[in-house]
Amino acid sequence: MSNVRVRFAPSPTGYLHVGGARTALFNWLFARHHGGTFILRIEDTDRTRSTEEAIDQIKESLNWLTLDWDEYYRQTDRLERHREIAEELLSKGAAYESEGAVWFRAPRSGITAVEDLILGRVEFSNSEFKDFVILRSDRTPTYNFACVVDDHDMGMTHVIRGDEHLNNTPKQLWIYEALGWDPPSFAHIPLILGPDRTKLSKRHGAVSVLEYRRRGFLPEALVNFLARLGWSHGDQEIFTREELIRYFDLNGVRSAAAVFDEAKLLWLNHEWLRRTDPGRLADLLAEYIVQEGVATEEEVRALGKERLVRAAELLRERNKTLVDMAHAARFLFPGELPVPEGAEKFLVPEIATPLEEIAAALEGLYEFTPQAVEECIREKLAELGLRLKDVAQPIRVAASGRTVGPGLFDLLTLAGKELVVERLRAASRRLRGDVK
RNA sequence: GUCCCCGUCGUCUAGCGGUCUAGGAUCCCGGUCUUUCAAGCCGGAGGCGGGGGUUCGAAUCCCCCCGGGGACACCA
Repeated sequence: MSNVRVRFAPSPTGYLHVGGARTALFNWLFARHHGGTFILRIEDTDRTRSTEEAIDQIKESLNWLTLDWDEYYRQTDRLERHREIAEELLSKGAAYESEGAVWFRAPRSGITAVEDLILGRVEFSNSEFKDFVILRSDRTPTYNFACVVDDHDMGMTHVIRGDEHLNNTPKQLWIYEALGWDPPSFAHIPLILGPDRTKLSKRHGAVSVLEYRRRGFLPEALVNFLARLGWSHGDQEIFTREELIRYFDLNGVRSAAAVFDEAKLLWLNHEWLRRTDPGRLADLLAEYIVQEGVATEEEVRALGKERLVRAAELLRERNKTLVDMAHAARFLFPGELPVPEGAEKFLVPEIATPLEEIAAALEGLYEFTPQAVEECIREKLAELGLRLKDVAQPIRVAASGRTVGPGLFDLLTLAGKELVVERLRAASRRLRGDVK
């Protein structure tokens, strides 16, 4: 099957949602796996609902997911062709005109069988159907008609689409037959459901692909997750793009609908955050820090790439999204830090002196590395007769504004001597003043 | 309502007549490690929708029921 030609044919009436993205992904993987051609065709024949913004969003979404297309078409560019074929159907008597629209004459009896690659043979009783419009009174083609003409003209070998189109297939098959054309193979993939088990839609919350980007998901995580919704390869859960291309095929696709489980997506995203190249992750982290208003672009730049990379490496261990990482990076930048919920118990008056002493000791350090910082703090603690356990959390809260985070010495090193010393002293001062 | 599709742990899934006292992942709950929290590691809870068949033998095949979903436009 080296001449495989498939397409993703969205209607530009809104953003690309994850269900559509999954259909695009399956088509793309099928094409890439077989060394075929992946086509993006915008089905914009409904002029009242189609928008340019939607087309841009769809392209941007596919680009973000790195689902590149080899050919691109817009259905409305082919109106003349659609009308021409409608005429042909008219002259053949397969269609007729009524009330200004062109109607296709549906068979009144018999059965139509769809040989689906995933579902197997599905039979429909022709009496279930009625004649249907192929050309509206404004001379624009309707879905079932334009779809057939384009799929034929564009040489599609397989039509891989959502389950909701299964009932349309008989109608399309009749049109192929009336025109004397060979239909492509069909593969209807199961729907993606929301937690309530109804077709996933906006009322289920975030469903737009770009929304997942905004929320700090990595495209490889979303792709990996979407691929595993309805498709599997043994027990493997994590797939690189190359593995997906190598293993993907229609025989691994299930026929049952799947629920979109965000908890698992989160887990996968964490896995991918930890597998991603640190340099790239650092750049992404910088973007999200600005996006989330954690720091300004200038402040991020002032931090320098090297520290950003180190921050990304440490922060990705304990955060599941880039957005979470960005917020966890707050302490890298100047400014007052919050006292997190539940941290009051660490900031007790008795700790004021140790904090001050440790700040002074750290200030004298020439080399501010994790090893040096640890040595310095442990030395000071021995001197004070305290254990690390006694001061670790107070220091962490004072220096980072959080009760959880990277290992203490890594955290202090990352924040830098200046900020750490300043914050430990500020905390110490505050504790003395707060003695009440 | 009619037609169509589907039905294994809460969720994603493996299973394609015996190797299943049903495996993995996620989630949840313990334990371990520890300067926090994660991660890691160890352990636990949790499922073949129901009923009939077929067969020496059924999660796997057939039928019925039940349940869920989708489609029924001059939208795609």
